[in-house]
Amino acid sequence: MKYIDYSILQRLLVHRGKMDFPALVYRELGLVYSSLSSVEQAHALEQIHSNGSLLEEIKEKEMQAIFEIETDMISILARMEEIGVRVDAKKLTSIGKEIVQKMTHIEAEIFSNVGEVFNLNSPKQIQYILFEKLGIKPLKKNKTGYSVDTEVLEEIAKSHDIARSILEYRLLAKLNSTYIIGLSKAIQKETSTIHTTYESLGTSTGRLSSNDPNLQNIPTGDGYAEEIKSCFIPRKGNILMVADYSQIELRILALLSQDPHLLEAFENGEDIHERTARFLFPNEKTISQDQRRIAKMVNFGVIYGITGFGLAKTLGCSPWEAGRYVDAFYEKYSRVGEYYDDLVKKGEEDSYVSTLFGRRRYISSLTDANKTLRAAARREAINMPVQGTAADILKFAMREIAKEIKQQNLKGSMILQVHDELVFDIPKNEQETFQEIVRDIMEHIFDTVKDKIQTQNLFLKGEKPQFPPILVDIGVGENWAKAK
DNA sequence: CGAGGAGCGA
DNA sequence: ACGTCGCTCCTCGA
Repeated sequence: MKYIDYSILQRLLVHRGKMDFPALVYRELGLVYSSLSSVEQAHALEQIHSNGSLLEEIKEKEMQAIFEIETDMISILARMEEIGVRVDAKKLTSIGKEIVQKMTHIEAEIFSNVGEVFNLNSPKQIQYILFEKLGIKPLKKNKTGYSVDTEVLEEIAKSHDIARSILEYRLLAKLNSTYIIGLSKAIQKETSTIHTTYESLGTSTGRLSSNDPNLQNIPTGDGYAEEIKSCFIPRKGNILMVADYSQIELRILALLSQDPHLLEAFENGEDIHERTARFLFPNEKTISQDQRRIAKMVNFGVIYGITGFGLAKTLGCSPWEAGRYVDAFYEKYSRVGEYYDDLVKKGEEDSYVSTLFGRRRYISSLTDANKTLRAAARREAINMPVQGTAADILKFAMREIAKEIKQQNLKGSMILQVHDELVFDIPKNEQETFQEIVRDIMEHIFDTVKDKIQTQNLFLKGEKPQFPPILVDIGVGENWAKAK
């Protein structure tokens, strides 16, 4: 079993990004953290916890709720890591064999067409083949030369079959190296389980991260991706249950901005992308699939502080057209734009932005003289409260769920977290119980943590905040693919 | 061993 | 200049 090092307060929230836990130990206790034994490290941790000036600082910054949830996450995540997830190693291997076979085939085909053997994993060699040997026109540059990324190859594929073949090879190579080989190496032989490591304070927004191996980027979708996901299985006699928040970030944007149209759409249980599509295409009687697709991209893009240019790239339309969509969005959901302006203005004054529960991200470049840096800082500022509040509530929900599992002495376990999704490995006879508990806690989490909400981060203009309904989709199955 | 390119997820 | 947050794989050159 892997050692679980939650030297937790590894990075104390108060200074995250600027000071890590070892540095904090040094500052507060004058000790070099890494030179301490694990017992001594734990002791140092206790001292930090009982350190008056630190607690004072947390209180002054109104970060008690964040401090408490982060403290509670330590044991919750440690438990999830320790339990791990069961994986069908044989199936993974057999999928791998299929993939390798296909790769070999594509590889041979490419080499024979080009009349040369080269390394398909080397962007530099692909550059040579495409742009020098075959004389294809390069489309995009990067630091070291001409780009051969997916976007470029997709364009070239319209006229040259080799680009399509390279894309196919790349896809398979990624799946094989990262997921077949990578995950196989991580399987504990005795138990057929994989034990990731979570970092609770490893991101600038408050999200978790997962590493060694990363179980937060397992492929989704059809084909081999689905095959790979189906290798994640429950323990004997159990089933997997997946609970994921539906459009959580857009709902949080509705809450933070208090935009009446967003709130109303969610309140009425409308299809939010369709609603946006009606705003973007006011003259259309009915909304086509493509129009809905565009609206969906716009909705997500707004959360990231998108520009017309950026949207044009992902949409594959002209910047002018994309700009019109962005403008139309802010025209209709006008409180979103006002909220962003309020947020950034306060961010400029404070040099940080906050989630609804007081988690902070320090951003200094909001007032930088460099326009590009300033724009980047603005996007970070805009995204953080949305992404961070979503992270906060899932952490709160995890705490409530862990508490309930313990109280009811349930045999099932929470085993994975993927930003808006929780995965459980549970006995079949606990299925109903888990479904009820998890849905109830996740959907009503704002009620549960009401007293921790900092309404000043809503920039309310007099009125009381309206909370959008929060919905959770729950699925159950004999593997991760089927439970989704 | 680290930088750069590329690609997987929310 | 060009949409946020992550992690891992590979190549290539120090």
